[in-house]
Amino acid sequence: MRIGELARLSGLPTSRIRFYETSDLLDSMRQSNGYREFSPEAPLLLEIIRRAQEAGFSLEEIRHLLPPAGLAEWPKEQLLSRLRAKVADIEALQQRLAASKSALQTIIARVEAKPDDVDCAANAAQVLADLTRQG
Amino acid sequence: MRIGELARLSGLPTSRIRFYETSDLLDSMRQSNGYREFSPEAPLLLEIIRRAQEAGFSLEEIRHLLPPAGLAEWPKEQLLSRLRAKVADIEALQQRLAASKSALQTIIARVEAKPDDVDCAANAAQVLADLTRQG
DNA sequence: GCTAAGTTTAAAGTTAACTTTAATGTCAAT
DNA sequence: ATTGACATTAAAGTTAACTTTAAACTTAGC
Repeated sequence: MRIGELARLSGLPTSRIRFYETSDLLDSMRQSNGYREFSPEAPLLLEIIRRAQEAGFSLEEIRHLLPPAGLAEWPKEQLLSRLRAKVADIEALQQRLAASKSALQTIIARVEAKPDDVDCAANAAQVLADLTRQG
Repeated sequence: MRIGELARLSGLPTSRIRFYETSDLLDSMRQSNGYREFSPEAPLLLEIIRRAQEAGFSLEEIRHLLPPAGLAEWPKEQLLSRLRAKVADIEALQQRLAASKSALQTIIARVEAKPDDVDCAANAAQVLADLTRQG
């Protein structure tokens, strides 16, 4: 397929597809007129690049994750261990966020329950400081 | 503490700490000589920033996550609405993290399931079908 | 008093990941 | 044969997130 169709299928601008090609994330053949000819796997490759980016990988990391020879030659175990490490990072942050959220909700309940006195806000500030400290 | 100690504790260069301060991610008092004085909570704040960044969040997004400065001076209703907004921010971040994690797990499952001898195009088509179905 | 380590600022430089611009080439359809 | 959609390239521009540089100030130890 040509670059316009790949752009339509992937939802990416042609400029980005060309940029990815010059960045060695993607390759193409040339038609006799000089137009790029992409393989049917190209949309899949772009999809995987997009998802990996969403998960926090740089293009440099992605390039090393995806060998130019194609899907059959992925360094499977290395790839899996990197992906699992990233999941572990995310899980650690999820735990932190959950703790922060429940502590915040405790603070909110306390502020709501109190009369409109001067010490209220200062007290909340202290609890919030504690929350930050426990992270 | 001064900036050098904070740099040592956090493992970050002083330039980055100053950059974060001018970016309103962090604040400090000034000693009589003009040196910055950071609170004991500063290292934890920097660690939270680092972890959020690792998970793919921009400084702009992180800035809205952090405790507001001068919290104690806010009236009760403003305080409550700011706290609730922060809970909403955290929930948005949780959703985004879950999406990142799920994207990673999709890739992991596909790689794990791939037999070494399966032909490249057929497997690619299967991966694409699964990714597309999931949205 | 001198030196060295630590601090200050403003401003310029860097890298990643793109996008935009400009000038040109291809091709199907009117 | 011209128009318009699509393609090409090199090069310049953009934004985020920093780092580096340069010149000057502070302070502890010899």
